[in-house]
Amino acid sequence: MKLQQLRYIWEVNRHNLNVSATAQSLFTSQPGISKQIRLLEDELGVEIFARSGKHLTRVTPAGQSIIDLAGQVLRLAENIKQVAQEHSDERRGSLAIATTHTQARYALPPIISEFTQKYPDVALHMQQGTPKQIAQMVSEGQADFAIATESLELFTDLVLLPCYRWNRCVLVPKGHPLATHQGPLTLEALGEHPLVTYVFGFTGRSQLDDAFKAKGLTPNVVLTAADADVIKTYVRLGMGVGIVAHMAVDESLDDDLVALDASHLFASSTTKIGIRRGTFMRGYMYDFLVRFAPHLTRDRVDEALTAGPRHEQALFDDLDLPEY
Amino acid sequence: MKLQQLRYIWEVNRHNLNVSATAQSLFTSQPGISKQIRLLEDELGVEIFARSGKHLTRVTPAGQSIIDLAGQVLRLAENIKQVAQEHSDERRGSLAIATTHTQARYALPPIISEFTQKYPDVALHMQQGTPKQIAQMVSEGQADFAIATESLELFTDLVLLPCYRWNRCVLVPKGHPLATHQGPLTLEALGEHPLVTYVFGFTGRSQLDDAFKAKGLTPNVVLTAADADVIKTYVRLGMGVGIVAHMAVDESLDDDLVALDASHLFASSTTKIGIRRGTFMRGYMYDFLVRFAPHLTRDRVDEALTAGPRHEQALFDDLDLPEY
DNA sequence: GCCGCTTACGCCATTCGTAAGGATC
DNA sequence: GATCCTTACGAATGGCGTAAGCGGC
Repeated sequence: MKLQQLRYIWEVNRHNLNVSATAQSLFTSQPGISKQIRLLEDELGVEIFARSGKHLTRVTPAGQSIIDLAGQVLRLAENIKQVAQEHSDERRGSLAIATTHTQARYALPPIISEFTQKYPDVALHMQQGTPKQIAQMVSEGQADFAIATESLELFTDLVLLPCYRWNRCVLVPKGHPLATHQGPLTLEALGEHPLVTYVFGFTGRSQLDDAFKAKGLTPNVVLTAADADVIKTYVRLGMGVGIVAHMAVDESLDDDLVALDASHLFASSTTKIGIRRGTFMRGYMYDFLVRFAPHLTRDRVDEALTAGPRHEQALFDDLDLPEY
Repeated sequence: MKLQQLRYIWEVNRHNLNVSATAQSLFTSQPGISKQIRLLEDELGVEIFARSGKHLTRVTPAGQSIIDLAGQVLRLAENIKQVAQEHSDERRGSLAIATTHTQARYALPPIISEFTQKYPDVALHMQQGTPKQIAQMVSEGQADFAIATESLELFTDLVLLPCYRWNRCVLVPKGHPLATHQGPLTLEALGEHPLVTYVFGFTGRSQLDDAFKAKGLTPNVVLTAADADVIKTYVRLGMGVGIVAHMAVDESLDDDLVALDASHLFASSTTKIGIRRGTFMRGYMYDFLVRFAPHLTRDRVDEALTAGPRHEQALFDDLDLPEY
């Protein structure tokens, strides 16, 4: 049994049993992979992939177990490399962050800026995607941190670290009736206007729907977008009333719009960082976390990472998260 | 990075940093190991072992982390082999049991007999040792099951499955004053005689000491042995009163001795099976467990094996264990 | 002076790439 | 007929064993 063989079966499985595609992605030859898989199967005495003629058709039950274990082995091998690098040069390495538009555009820039200044030799990779996509990327080891508000809890192999709580703002063009609305904003008043907000599954959209539903109202959402910049654009065009995250409002850039606090209308959302359980954490990763959310100290993070599945949540229950 | 390299550093560490001894135990050449270790260190960019001149003197901090991870990798590789064998031939394999004299001599024989009959192609290895030794053997992967009453809880990487509870017997030669003692036996009465019992750390010896201590008595233990057979021998020689596990008394073989129940004098002890967390369990292993202790069904065992450290105990709290 | 790790060197096994073959959709 | 896996073969790499070197204890 060789590490490469384990990598091959893992990757072939990931590429839907297409050996040729796997070979391309690994920059090697297709017969090489085929042969190594055969050798591994011979050594183990079981078929990992079922073949019909000359096609791999499916994974055998034994193969599924073996591939799962192979994945664990590969992740541990990755950890060994990380440990070695941490001890050989703690300032050099890489950090891959998968996140959503909202975080990348509004929450992360100052942190990233500080971070790259302090760690010029850490190659920073940022990748944008839907909450589900980024959670999957971290779950599969393609990124270190998933930063998002939604969907992360669907992946049980991620440890979730709550970072901060945030509320919503209503955005209207200057001169809009709501801008001069008397008294505090109500859901009923909002319900009378066409709304522009996030697509379902993005940036706390579910809390928004819940609030209307709880009052028996059906909001008239005329346009949904994946990010606040698009929403603002259509608010400016007069398509409707925007509802966006509070941190997405920039006082200087958005001074042509009126922002009304809506924290009393919708439950606050919590932005979390997801890290795959069992990942070795480089020193600079801890530093990144504590810069992003001061309560995420190394001790707390370590405790959460070693806690059993879903036990880590309790660790943060007593904490007052920053709220925006 | 190769699996062999990981095996080499793991084994060298296990052999107190003696490469030559390691080479012998692995049936390979010493320069081969040295070279592979160097290659691994070069690839990783850190020293795993610190050298003074041409001797390995200690493990570096990075090396310790790497060796720990390497151990995990090797165990997973072992699991892969087990999974493969389970699927290729579920009746063939091996089972290594590490246990104490008491279990090997009195509790296990009928189970072993049944088991080898049902699984003639499973190579059964039994190894006897002190509770600490056997726990360590399982912890290091040299055995599958540790069966003992004491010390297993010291190893946090073992899952403990309670098997049965047992009490003690007092053994005296025929004609001994205690043999005709009126009324139930008391600790005070026992305390007046020289005692022969287990060495500390064996077969529930601690419960025995606790009982005397609770009454403010100091037992006069004149001879301690690691097993009941030795104890009986000295009881026959008139050295003192024997206190042994109930299951160690054989009515036909020991008919020259008088056995007095002492279950009311000492807290009962629980014999447990320790299995290393993360071990892949072969089908026949589950079968062995349920034969040894009927309540150890596959479902319960699986639940205990996947529970977090020390959480598995609760799973058995409600169970009525067999009691002897 | 013995033990023990390192270096050197040669043999053999293994791996990998190219090219050809055969099955499936 | 296109795609995709397998087999075959040659070149290159790498692992392993023997022998010699050298620093510690």
